[in-house]
Amino acid sequence: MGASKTEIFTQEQNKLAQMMKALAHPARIAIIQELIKANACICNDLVEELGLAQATISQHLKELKTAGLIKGTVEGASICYCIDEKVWKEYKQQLASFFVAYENKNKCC
Amino acid sequence: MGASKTEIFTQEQNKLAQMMKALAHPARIAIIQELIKANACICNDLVEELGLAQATISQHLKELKTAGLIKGTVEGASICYCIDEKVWKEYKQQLASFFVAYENKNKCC
DNA sequence: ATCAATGATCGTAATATTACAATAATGCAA
DNA sequence: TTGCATTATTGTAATATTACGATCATTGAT
Repeated sequence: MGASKTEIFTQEQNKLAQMMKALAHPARIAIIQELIKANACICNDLVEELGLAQATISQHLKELKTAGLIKGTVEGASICYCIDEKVWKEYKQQLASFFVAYENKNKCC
Repeated sequence: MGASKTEIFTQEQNKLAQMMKALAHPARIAIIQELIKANACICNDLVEELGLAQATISQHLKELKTAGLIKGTVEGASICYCIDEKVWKEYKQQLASFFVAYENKNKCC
């Protein structure tokens, strides 16, 4: 199929999965890390930093934007991307609490 | 294409992406949550809990096993799955430190 | 207005993922 | 052994993802 049966899962499960998916590609990880490193927002520099075609970078940026993780503002002829602090914190918190759920459990296997 | 150009990314980036990928599906999130909830390991109960075919669950379990997140031990005729505590903690720590990287940054957009 | 630069979008090919039926493999019980 | 329950595997169809060339839209500069 290729299409997940989202109907049978809770909203929380679907959301968590989608958050993970947004970051489930090395290029998107690299973009985020680059945005963090440069602090100042980058745009086409990403195309040069990572070794991917402009169209490909643009596609990944779109996914990150859709996920809400980054936002872009027009800066002259180019576009300045940066991390959306609010959403970032949400992600951070949600994932942390997902991982915390298995704290201090008795093992069985 | 459909294939990521892993060669051009760092090991860390590829690893992080793969970790995310392992959890980038609601069924796998649901399985993990079920394993946590039941504490005692589950096996075919997952097929009944989630509304997916046995083959599909088995496939997802395999991916989680490949990711190292869970392990299964034979328990009579059935198989008992549970979270691998060590790997779980690794995941937790790695993701936490990824998200911490953007702490206290000046915003620019 | 023309041009160059930047970035988005479209179209498309290659590959991956998801889901399931069918079938095989394994272990237990009668 | 035969039969049943459980799980893995195989095969396959539908869909998604990744990557890129080509093209369009926008902006700034000349």
